Amino acid sequence: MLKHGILGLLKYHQMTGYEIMTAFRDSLCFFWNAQTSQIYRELQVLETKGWVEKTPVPQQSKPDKNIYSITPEGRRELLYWLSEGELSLPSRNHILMKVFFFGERSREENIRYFEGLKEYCEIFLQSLDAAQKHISEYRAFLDAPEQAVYWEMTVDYGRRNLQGYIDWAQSCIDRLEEMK
Amino acid sequence: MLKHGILGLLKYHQMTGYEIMTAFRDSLCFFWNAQTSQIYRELQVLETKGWVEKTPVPQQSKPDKNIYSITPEGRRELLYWLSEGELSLPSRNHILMKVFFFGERSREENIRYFEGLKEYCEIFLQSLDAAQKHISEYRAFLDAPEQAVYWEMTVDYGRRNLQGYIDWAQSCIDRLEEMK
DNA sequence: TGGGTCATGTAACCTGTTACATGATTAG
DNA sequence: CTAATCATGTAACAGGTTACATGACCCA
Repeated sequence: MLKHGILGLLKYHQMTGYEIMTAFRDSLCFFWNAQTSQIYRELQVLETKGWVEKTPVPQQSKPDKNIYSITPEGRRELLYWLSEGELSLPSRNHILMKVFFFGERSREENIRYFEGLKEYCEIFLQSLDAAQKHISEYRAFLDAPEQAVYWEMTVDYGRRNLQGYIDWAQSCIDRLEEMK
Repeated sequence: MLKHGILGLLKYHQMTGYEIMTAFRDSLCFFWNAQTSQIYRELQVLETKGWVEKTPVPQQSKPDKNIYSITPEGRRELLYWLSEGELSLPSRNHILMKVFFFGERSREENIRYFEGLKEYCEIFLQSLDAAQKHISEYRAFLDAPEQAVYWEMTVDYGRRNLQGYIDWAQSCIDRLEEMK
């Protein structure tokens, strides 16, 4: 999956591993986050598969760069991945796992947990504005700027999802308050 | 994480690995799914940590069972896990990863994708009724039946989340239709 | 007689996380 | 002077997936 994310980014533009990491951190972080350690490992795999090509670029007074670009086989693979495959919703939710077993604790503790969750989501919501901003900036570099609608759709989902958590947490609090 | 899910289930009642699997499949599947292969592996780990105990039960005309029950240390660990730790929202969404790169494809293909997503979520929503039913059945076996509110909260989140996907997918379709 | 359920697991693999390691430049 | 940024990675581990393997019972 990360493999295809990297291919997708390289389709826009050739990049170093570091630049790929910053793209994830700045624009994709709310639905995927990737450490450099994993990115460099995947780049090696992608290279052996022939989906990307590495060009070493010596720099004066800085460590050398390796610039990666997508190959025709990589483009084919990207399109294949986009059209293929099962729909799969995220199926591992740590928060729900805890809440499922909240019967072990006091109502008060659980209410505090939901309050904390609301705050956390509200802060996260604000950080989405930053992702939105990055996306608007990158838009200018696209050949076909209408492509950016899809980026905006992902941010829109992020917002709805966070608002969904906030509303749900509030409804849980209300329910627990009523039980008192 | 799965470790603590298993501990939580064993806190309700002693079980075999197989029964743990069925509990995940029937009641927790919408936010966590676990294969038997992983469950048996984790049970071994939990045993070496002293959090669960295995009691072999010979059966006539059937393979033997191993019934697992939670130890006092396991209970302590369960409570620790419930109170400790960071909030972490699921941060890996395969659907958004694809949508982010939908600029590579035609609007028509993408509209079809979102239509498929809506259908998929609608079917999934119905399957949540089954989870709800299982929860209602299990409720009777609880010492403290009010614990089941927390189970219901997770199902409630599941429903809201799926409805969120449906609404979002529809809004994406609308946006793409407008662009024509 | 064939498929589903109960019941147990192993092995290989893939993916992601954490910690570590290096080293230069640049901005405050 | 110090922290951040650019730039590269390795190693060990943790967690999850897929495939395989066995075997009896029960229902249609």
